[in-house]
Amino acid sequence: MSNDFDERLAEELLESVFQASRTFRRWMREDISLSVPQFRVLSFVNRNRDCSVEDVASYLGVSKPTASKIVENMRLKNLLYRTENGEDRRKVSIGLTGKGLKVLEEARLKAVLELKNRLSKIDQQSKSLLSNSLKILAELTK
Amino acid sequence: MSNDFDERLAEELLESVFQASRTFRRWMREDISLSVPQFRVLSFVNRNRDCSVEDVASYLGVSKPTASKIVENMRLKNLLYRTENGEDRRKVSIGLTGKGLKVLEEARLKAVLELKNRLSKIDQQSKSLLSNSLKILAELTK
DNA sequence: ATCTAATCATTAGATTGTCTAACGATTTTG
DNA sequence: CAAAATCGTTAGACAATCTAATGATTAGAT
Repeated sequence: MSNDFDERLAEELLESVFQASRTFRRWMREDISLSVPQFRVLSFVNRNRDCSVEDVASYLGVSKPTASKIVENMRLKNLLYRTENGEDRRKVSIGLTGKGLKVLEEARLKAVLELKNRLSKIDQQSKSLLSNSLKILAELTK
Repeated sequence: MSNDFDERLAEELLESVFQASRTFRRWMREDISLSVPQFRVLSFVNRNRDCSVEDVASYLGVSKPTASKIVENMRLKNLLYRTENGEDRRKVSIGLTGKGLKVLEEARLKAVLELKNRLSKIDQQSKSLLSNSLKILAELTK
């Protein structure tokens, strides 16, 4: 009966992910002036030029109005631009500004630094274990 | 040179944890009327009777005013009670009300359900891999 | 070809979580 | 006992989040 095992694992998984997420957010806030959603939007738009607000909402896992506000907020800070989508005028096409790209690169550099430092102190076996488990986690939460 | 490996792992780790956190939050919001911090506070207070606001802040990884507001908000909803701490009158002693305990149990039941369902569909080896990696993750983010 | 239905985005309004700075009350310490 | 540290709250700001409603545009059905 693996039901009990699954239940315990599920609880531990929830708690571990929430804890890790909070810790990462704290690191980011200390180093960078980007919130987690803003950081994720920069990453996403960098990989997906001319995406729509809908695309961003879907990626973040939030409602459309929420994504709309985040995008508008970042546009006001000159991190993103928005243009009309030629093919479908209901949509907007979102892209990174030069500043947006620069901030993304800085953020990535700094955000990953603390984690890299800690990773450098654990053994290779643990790291590959972790790496493999991320695929499983992604599968569970997609 | 494991520097590149660490960097890639760090980025994947950030993204996986943020993604998983957001997905869990979405599941919780759909099923339960508790936010993630509220859920975590219920769990924590249940395990740590007569804890202080400081303890809650430390557990959540947030500032004291933030913890204070969350606790006050939950007190107004009759999920928690707060009494004077006899030994140190600067502190408050926080505890679960009957309603708080009931809500926690319901929440835990429902929050874990979706995850359990998904866990039941993956093989045992993946599950133990995941289980082991949570310890490493906790180590990295404590 | 037009009318209806679906899709995309925003506005409006509410709630929560989050921070820093400043303050009041209490305890600890020198 | 006086100064310093600790605990919690208040004040004020801002970002993220939701649902419901609206406007604009496109797609589909007849």
